[in-house]
Amino acid sequence: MNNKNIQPVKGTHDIHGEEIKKFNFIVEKFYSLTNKFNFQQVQTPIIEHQDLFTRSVGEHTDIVSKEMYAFTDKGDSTICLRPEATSSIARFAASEYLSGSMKISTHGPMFRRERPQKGRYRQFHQINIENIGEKSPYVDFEMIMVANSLLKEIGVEKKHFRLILNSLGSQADQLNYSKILIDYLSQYRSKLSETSLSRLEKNPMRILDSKDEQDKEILTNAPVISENLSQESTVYFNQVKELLDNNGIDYTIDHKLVRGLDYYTDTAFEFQTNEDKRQNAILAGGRYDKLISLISPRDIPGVGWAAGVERLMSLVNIKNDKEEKLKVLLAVQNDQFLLKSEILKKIYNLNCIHEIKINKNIKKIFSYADKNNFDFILLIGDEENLNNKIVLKNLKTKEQKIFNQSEIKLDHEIR
RNA sequence: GCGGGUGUAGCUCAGCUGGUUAGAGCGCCGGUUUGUGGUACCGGAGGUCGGGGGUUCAAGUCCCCUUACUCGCCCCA
Repeated sequence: MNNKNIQPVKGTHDIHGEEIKKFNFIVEKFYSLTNKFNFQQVQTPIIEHQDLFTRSVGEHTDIVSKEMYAFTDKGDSTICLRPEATSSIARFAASEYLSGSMKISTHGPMFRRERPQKGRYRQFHQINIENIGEKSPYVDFEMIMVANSLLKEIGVEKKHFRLILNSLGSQADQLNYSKILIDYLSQYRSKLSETSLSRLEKNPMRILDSKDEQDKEILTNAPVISENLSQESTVYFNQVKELLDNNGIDYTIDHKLVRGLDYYTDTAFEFQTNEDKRQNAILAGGRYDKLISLISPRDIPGVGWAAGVERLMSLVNIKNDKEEKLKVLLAVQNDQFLLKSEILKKIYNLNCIHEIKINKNIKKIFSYADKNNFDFILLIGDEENLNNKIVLKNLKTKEQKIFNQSEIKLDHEIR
């Protein structure tokens, strides 16, 4: 027999105990907040056509080029586990969008085949909101505002995170700026790192994000995107900033903030924690006016963000919430005593947390109840079973009574 | 894809420069207490020391390979 342990798949993990409480806490806060802003919940499938992401996220991005879980279906279609949610929501919106502002909230598991480490998993969970159909500085501001409130709401202190902001400009601006950047960087070809050199052709703006020391040095005098934006994008960005200023949301402008997904235009933002130097991006997003046109015949603007639930969990402390309901343990010394007993129906009808324990050792029963913080024990031991009696003990007051099983009124006695 | 660290009981870990029968705490089972919670004390079960190879009279300990986990790089939430 093969009785070796089967490990969870690399980079995946079971969420349980205190962790699942944190997880649910964050997701519940997320929905209660976004419901207030009239976001409508949508659940999209976990599997999608691979095309969806190559066309939206971009085939040269790491996410698509090396981190996708893709497989061929029994038909001939190439299916993948979604690496992010925005593309799926965009697909949904492309078919369902009517007019005005379509506000969507969602959450669920995402999959990226990366090397796992602290705060980074192959299956991880995101909460997302998207606002599709309306382009306005207010809409961008509102997304950031909700993000900021959520962090506050789940108890992440203001001093533990910061908001980084940038504008990438319109698609035309990005093309224009890329050329300027290529011109500048070309004179340093021999000094650029290998990855930056390959990006020079495919996606020059990503070079701004380089962690290479020499690249960073070269970039200090590089032309800045904010000085190469169209008038329209500049005004737009200024108005987003004005709304943030007037509503007390602090931010830092970082001209080098570029998102790792190709579809972003204009406003880009990222909430970073200073708790953890490594995986410090806890929530990130931006505007994506051309995304829907990449995957459908329609051309609809949008803006959105995603936050990593596991990363938020590491910043959240929840107080040990007191059980509001009473806990009742029905203990029998022999499972045969349950066969004809009326007591099961009565206990199932109680508005209490209840558990049935079968153990011949009375001491064990009480010890178990004590360790697990039960309020009451209902006991049918060998003696009680003989004449259909049942013992009820209040473990807090230590008061103990004996009843006939058929006569005991549980909802009257347990409160 | 590339580096570093770690794999010993169900869990958390000791185990010195190789040297008798591999240890502790927690948990579990039983007893002191015939059916009443905590504490204490006593006893018990439970290990191919991640796997394979090598060096040696002798390997949990040293060397090589492999695998899993973990931390970091890249990248990202």
